[in-house]
Amino acid sequence: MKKNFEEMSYDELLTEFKNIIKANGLKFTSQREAILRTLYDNPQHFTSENLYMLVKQRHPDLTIGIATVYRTLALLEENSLVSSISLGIQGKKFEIANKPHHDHLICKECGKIVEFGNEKIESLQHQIAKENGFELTDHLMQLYGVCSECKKET
Amino acid sequence: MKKNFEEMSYDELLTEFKNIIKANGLKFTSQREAILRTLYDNPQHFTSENLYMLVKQRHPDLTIGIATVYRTLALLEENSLVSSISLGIQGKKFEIANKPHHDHLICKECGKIVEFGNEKIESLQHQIAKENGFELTDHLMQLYGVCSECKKET
DNA sequence: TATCATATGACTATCATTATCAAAAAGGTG
DNA sequence: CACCTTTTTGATAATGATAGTCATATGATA
Ligand SMILES: [Mn+2]
Ligand SMILES: [Mn+2]
Ligand SMILES: [Zn+2]
Ligand SMILES: [Zn+2]
Repeated sequence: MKKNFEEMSYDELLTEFKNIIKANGLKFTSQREAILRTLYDNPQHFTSENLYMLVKQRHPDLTIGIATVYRTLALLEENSLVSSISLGIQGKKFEIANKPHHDHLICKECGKIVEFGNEKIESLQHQIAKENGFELTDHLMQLYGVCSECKKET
Repeated sequence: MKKNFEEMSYDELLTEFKNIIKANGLKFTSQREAILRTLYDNPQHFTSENLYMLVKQRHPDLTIGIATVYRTLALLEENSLVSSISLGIQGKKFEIANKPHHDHLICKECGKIVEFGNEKIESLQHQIAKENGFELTDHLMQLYGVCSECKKET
């Protein structure tokens, strides 16, 4: 059921988004487009607030409220066009989902986020779920540490 | 620096707690003891609120406020006597930390939590961190799926 | 037991996220 | 294009988990 949007261009993603919108009886708006565009052009990890500010900066003529950012991110995530990582109390960060699945290595000092993928771990996770009678749908894996930059400073 | 309290009895944990309290110029109180006791007797995963209710139920003669539960859990966690898992928006769950390190497999339907440990994954995680110049201090791994009970019901 | 620093419970404040709602915009239809 | 209906929007209020405040209570020490 889960769509895969790996390596898609902006136009392809936009078409997908429009299809999703149509399929759900929703409407295509300039706010929704601006959010997708901003995420595409900045393939980083954003809090809702950060993204809100960047969208306004990139689209000065567009009126947009923070509520719309929350709503649109939820819509995009439900349809696998964006993915999110939960950083405990520090909230949630979102990124465009046109890259292969990966997990995150996070520096506790400076917040730097490094992406990595590891097939061995993925397959072990499936095995663990199976052994416990679970059907694995999803997982969350974040490694925390101190990056080389920050190690120097100590 | 991180203490290891695996397999400790309640008395041993209590002694550790008292030492920590003394070392920090704090005071040993009946509320703090009741919280540790309740966590020890119920080695499950509690939200702050759930734990608060259970402590009151188990110690009807003790006056205790939710704020004290938050404060004590923070103190216990800082000193590695309890550990927590962050469940996104659904908040944080705490458990006594006198068991070996493990991660969690969580049913999305009923919330059931299964604990597991996997040395292969742990060592792969260290390898990944090393490859990226990070010093690994910690990690978060949660597998989400549907348990066998819940699969039946569909 | 007297002293005094810390802890407590009730309460308020905070802060991210959601809900509400009247006004605006989308997008069919002819 | 004008009309019509539905969805969307932004401003704002509400929510809910957690943290902070403060006067009083309590623990540790002598
Ligand atoms: Mn990422
Ligand atoms: Mn556990
Ligand atoms: Zn760093
Ligand atoms: Zn289940």
